Amino acid sequence: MRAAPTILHLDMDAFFAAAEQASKPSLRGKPVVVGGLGPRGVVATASYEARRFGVHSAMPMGQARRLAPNAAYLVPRFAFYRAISGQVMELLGRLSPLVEPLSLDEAFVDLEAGGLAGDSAGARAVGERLRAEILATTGLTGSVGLAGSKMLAKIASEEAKPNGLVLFEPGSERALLAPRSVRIIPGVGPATGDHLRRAGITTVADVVEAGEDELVRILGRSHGASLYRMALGHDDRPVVAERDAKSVSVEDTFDVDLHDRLRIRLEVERLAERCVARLRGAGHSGRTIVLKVRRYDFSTLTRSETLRGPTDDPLVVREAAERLLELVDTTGGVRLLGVGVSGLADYTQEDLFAQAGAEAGAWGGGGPGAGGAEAGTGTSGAAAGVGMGMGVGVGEGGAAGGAGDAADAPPTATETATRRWAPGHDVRHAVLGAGWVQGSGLGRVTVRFEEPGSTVPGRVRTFVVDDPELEPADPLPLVPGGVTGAEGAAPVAPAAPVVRAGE
DNA sequence: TCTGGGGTCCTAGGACCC
DNA sequence: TCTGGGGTCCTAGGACCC
Repeated sequence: MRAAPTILHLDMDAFFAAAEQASKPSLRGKPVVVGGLGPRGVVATASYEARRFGVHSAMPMGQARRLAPNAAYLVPRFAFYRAISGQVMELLGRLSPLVEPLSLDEAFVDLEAGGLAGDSAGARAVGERLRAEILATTGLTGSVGLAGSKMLAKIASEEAKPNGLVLFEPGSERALLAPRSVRIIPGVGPATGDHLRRAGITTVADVVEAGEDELVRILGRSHGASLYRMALGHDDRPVVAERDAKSVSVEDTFDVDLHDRLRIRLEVERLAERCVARLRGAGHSGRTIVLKVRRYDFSTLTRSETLRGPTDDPLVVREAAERLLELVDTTGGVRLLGVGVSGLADYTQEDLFAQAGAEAGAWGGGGPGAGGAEAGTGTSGAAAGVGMGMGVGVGEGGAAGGAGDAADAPPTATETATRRWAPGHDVRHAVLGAGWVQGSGLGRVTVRFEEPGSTVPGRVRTFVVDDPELEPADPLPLVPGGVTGAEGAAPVAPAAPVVRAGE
C-alpha cells in the first residue's frame, strides 16, 4: 500500500455503446444496446439511457428487447473500438511506462513509475487532465479511480461512473471498505458471494471479523487468504505492463442446436482452422489442444490432449480436435463448439523432433499448407456470432436457423445480405454520402445518412440490398482529425467475439 | 426468444518418478 | 507383503473477469 494515491484505474463509460452514439448523432441521448443480434445473443454493453430500462451486460437480447423495445440494437464493431482504444492507451502511455490494459476500455497506470503525482493533489490533477485529453481526442468520457492499490483504484473508478473521478486517500481504505458488500472485492462473484452469505458473511467488515483461518476453511487456501488480505486493504500487486498470453481459443454458439455428427465434425474442423490462424497471427505455437462442447441442456465439457511438442500446424491441431470429438457423446444436440490451444511457446518455429513425435500415429505428415488450404470451405451457416438477425425495428425470423443442419448448404441470399448490411455498420452511397445501416431484411436495407460531426439526426432512406450505389465503408473519425478505425476494419462482419465492456 | 466469446486462475485426482 | 512422502505433469471442471 502506497503512501500516495499513485495507482490510476481508467474505465471508459459504456464504451461500445458510447462509441456508437458518438459516431451516430441520431442515437445520442437515446437507449442503445450493443450485442449479438442472433436468437442466442446477449448484451455486450448498454448505454446509460438503456440501463434505465433495466438492460445490462450479459443479459439475453430477447429480455433486453422486452425491457427496451425502442432501443437501437447494434452489432459490435471491434475494429472500430480497437482503434479508439489504441488512442486512449496511447494517452495513458504518456503518463507512465507502466500501463496494464485489462480490456479495450480499461487499464491500470502506475503514476509513480512515471514520476508523476507525488501527492493526492498532484494525482487528482493528472487524472482530471487525462479525462479531458480522452474527451478531446476521442469524443468519449472515461472515469478515473485513484488509490494506493489496484483494488481500491478499481473500486474508486466504479464509484466515479459515469464521467467522474474518485480518489481514495491512503490510510482510509479499511474504513471505506468495511460497510460494503463483499461482492465489491475483485474475485468475489456470485458463487463465492453465496458461499460467504451462507456463513453469515455479507460485508467486508464481516470478512475481517471472520479471520483468515475461517475464510481459508470456507474458500480454500488461496482464495481465502487473498480475500482476507483484500478486506484489510492489503493489496501490493504491481502494475504489470506486458503479460504473455497463455492460451488462444475460438468458439461458436449456433442459432439452432446441431445434431448431425458430420456437421458437428465440420464445425470443429473450421474452428480448429480459425484457432490456428489466430495462434499464428500472434506468433505463437502451443502444446495442448482443447475441445469444448456445450450441449443442448447447457452442460459444458472439455476434452484436451497434450502433444509432445508445440505446434502451429493447422493439420495437427485439426486432427487432435477431431480425435477429442470422438470422445464426446453429442446425442441430444450441441449448442456450442470451441477449439483452443494452451501451453503456448513464444516461438513459431517448430521443434522438428517434438513435431515428429506428435505426429507419429496420425496418418500423413501434411505440411502447413495442407491444412490451410481447407480454410474457407463450408459455410458458416448458423453461427450466432456471425451477426445474423435483423436490425433496428425490422421484423425477425427470416434467417435464423434456416440453415438447420445441412452440412454444406451455401449461404442464402438473406444470410449474405444480413452479413453485408449488419445493423450499425458504416456505408457510403455514391450520391448521398456517408451513413450507417439502421436495419435490413426482406431484400431491403435502411440507411441513415449522418456523420459523427453532425448535430442533428440525418435522414433515412431504404434501398434494395444489391443497390450498386451503396457499399460498405470504414468508420469515420469521431473527432475532426482523429483516427478512423479503418485499419483492419472489416465492414462485412466477421464472426466477431462479443466482449462485455463498459459496465 | 434463456443464457456470447475470450481469457485467467485455482482445485483435485491420478499417473509417474525418485 | 497392511501401505511414505514428496514433486511434477496431465486432465477436467469451475469461478471469475470484461
